[in-house]
Amino acid sequence: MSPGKGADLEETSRTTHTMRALMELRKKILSGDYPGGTRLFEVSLAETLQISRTPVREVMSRLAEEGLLDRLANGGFVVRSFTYADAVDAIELRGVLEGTAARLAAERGVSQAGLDQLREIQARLDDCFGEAADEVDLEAYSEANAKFHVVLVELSGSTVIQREVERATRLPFASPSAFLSGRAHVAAFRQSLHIAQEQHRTLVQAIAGREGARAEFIAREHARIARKNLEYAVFEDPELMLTVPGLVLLNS
Amino acid sequence: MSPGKGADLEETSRTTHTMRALMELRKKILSGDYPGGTRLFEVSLAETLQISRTPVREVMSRLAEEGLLDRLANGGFVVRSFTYADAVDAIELRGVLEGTAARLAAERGVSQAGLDQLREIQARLDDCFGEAADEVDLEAYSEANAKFHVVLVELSGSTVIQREVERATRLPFASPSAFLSGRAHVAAFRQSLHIAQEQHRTLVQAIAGREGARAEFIAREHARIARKNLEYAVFEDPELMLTVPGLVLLNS
DNA sequence: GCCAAGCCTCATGTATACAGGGGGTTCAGG
DNA sequence: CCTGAACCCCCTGTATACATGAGGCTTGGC
Repeated sequence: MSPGKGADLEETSRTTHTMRALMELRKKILSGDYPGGTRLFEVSLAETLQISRTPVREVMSRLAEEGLLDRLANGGFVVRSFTYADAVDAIELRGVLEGTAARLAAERGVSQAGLDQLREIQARLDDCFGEAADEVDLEAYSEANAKFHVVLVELSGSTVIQREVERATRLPFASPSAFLSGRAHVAAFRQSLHIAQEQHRTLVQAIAGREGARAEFIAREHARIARKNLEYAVFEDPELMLTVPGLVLLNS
Repeated sequence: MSPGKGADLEETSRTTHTMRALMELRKKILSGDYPGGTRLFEVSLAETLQISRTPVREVMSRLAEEGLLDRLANGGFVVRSFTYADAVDAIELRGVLEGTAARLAAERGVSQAGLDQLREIQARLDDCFGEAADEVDLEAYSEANAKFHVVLVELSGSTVIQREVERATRLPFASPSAFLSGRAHVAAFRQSLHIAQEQHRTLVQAIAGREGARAEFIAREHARIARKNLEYAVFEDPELMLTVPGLVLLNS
């Protein structure tokens, strides 16, 4: 089994028309050009993407695999539509799966090298914070945070779990980095990153101490930050829906 | 969102060449005709399945979606190969996801009708047992058991969770009904069904009493029965590997 | 004898023509 | 006005021809 195929695929494989069209269509869906429920027709899409129907079918098939499109019973595809409740559940799902990865890492044990790797990223995250409580290098934090979550899941030692976490994470609003852009102006948000980082710290500690249950529930609670941010965006500051990637997918 | 698309699709949609070929190829893979790691070529498969390359691509794309095939970096597909550890993790994953569904059902509450439905199936499962401890109508049990698990997940009220449980369940050896055939001759196995049924009972009780944590961990423990059966098949009675669906997929 | 370069072959990428079915619309009859 | 049936159009299913790139093999030179 080759985990992470989805992501690597586009990096490693040569740039073919299908790949270009795949990225283009994905971007269009993610930016709200095709609202949820929109049916996508092969012919018109072929014209839009400047390719023939064959690669269009290929592209739609892959996007269905990613969870952005749904297959219709009698053929054809529609853009998958998400409610607010779906987004909440997708985040919950990510928390549960990352929690499982963390628990397995703790229960089954990780190598010293793996632990060092996690601690090194943790240190890098620490370096992102400035003197003031609300001073933080968001760009660097976002990058290191993404890396932390990737390594954490790798340490589970399970390609099956890894594959499913990656899958759950592919929905943009469920990603660990989803809300790390676009809220920089909110001081309370920047301060909340200290709490997130404390969770990173205790998570590493729990894994090192082989405390499975503790690791699992810290990871779950960690995902709850995303849920809080989602609630804030939806109910407090709807303008954020346009800047946080993927939130335009939410319908009702 | 339309949960359960995968399964219904084949029931509802008209029988097209692609569908016939999809079922045929899936059956061949599941029965071990193409061992894990085997690369599938479009042209030779087209000859084997008596269709042209276009629907072959469609079929392989869908099987990749199901998790039976892996995409290669430079195009093409290989039959996904599973180790014993992968099977253990896939069962663990199913337990975690069903556990989450059970927890959400308990926490968020279910309707009286939903609860009644679950209890009715539970009663049907009770009826499968005879007077003697090891007397059981396996066929009826298997059917009702599958239904129980489906309804349980529906009661989570989350289409996102439902979709992922169905996905995790699609791997044949991870299905709740995986080991309910082929072990009928083992008395200890038949008696273990009493334990499983007791877990069904307490699971319903936990959901009714809105005991989320209890529901979650009973569901996880319930999945452990499958893991025990897997261990038995692999280490105690390797002949079972040929009769339990999907176990031929295991390589090392 | 080994290494490198070029060619050749094979598998996938892509376009397109034709077939067939489903759904929508329209018209006619009640 | 409502209902049902028939027809037509549009969209997907399928086959196939051609393009293209990657990898292996062979050959030649050092």
